[in-house]
Amino acid sequence: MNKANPAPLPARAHKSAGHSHGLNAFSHTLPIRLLRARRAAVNQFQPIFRQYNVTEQQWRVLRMVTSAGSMTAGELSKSIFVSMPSLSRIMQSLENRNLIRRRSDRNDLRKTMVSPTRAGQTMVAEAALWSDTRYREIAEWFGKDRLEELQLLLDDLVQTLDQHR
Amino acid sequence: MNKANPAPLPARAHKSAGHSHGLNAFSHTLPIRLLRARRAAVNQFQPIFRQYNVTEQQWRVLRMVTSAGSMTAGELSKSIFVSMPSLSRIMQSLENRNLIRRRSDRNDLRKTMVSPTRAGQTMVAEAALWSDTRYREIAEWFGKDRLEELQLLLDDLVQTLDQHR
DNA sequence: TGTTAATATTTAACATGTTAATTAAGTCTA
DNA sequence: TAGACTTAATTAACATGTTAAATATTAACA
Repeated sequence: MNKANPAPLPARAHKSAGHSHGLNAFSHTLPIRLLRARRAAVNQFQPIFRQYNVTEQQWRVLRMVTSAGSMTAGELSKSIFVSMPSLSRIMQSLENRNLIRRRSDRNDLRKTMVSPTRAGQTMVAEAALWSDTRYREIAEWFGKDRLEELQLLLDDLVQTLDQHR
Repeated sequence: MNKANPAPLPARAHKSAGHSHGLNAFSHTLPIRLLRARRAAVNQFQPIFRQYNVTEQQWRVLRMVTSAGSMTAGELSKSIFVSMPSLSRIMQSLENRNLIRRRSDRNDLRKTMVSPTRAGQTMVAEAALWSDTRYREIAEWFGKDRLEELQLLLDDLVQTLDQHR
């Protein structure tokens, strides 16, 4: 219910706003396509997540922390693209399940060092086999070349959009 | 804490699971790339959402409903890829803000017909101008051809992954 | 026709995304 | 060195994603 700055409208865009592209055009915008693609991709890994009783985000945390050995929460957040508030909650739950450990950095008490427990390492080592296999299957199905091109385009898109604010 | 079906592990995948692709490899998996790209794309429209005080999902609902004139909640859910539970909540909030209207289908009382109010139509008509403009800008920045190819690849990926369960 | 199965929507419970506020600790400088 | 920034992490409040359960209505059918 704000409305601080109504700002002028753009000169004009289409003849009749609201259905400029046909009736079902909005199922096919870029954000929705990216959403669908992401869901489809993540779904491929759901059996693994279910089996180990973790969410996709928890898995990202566990895998990165295990890969790095030990890192600050901030570094972790940036590396896996999970916001700090979300990460805080995820770390709590993983700590409760004894999959990671947190302690504060001796040189800078503001920082929290995160590391996997033995149990966490074991879990990741096991699940990563499944995950890697699945990933190679996707590459085969879709074609390694096309997959690489897709990833290139995605990275370029991010870069382009970030450049324009 | 489930673990119903531990199932055998795949033959083997990489030499040392957990850091098979170098230290920061997990920032570059397909799901994360898709996530980043989607966020970047949606961010381009955030100023519009903020100005009209709607979330991206609320905007999708409003725009689709306005475009269609009137449709059932189920159709709406499928067309904009928002789950029914989420849609229920979103519709409540939009109804409270007098942007949409709900009434039950006379021929099938299980179904809910959703339609925009006058206020909703006005809002969408105005905001859609901005949204369409932004979308064309993105196409210019990134290149119309590349954008089309990206969308093609995304759709193909969805299709491929859906085929394999 | 009465019982059962299927369909459409909502609700509940929990995890996450987002923005803003809070807390704690470090840094900088007059 | 006190006071004012800055940084790191957490907490709060709210919206959404997800799964499962609950409700209501319709369809199927013996």
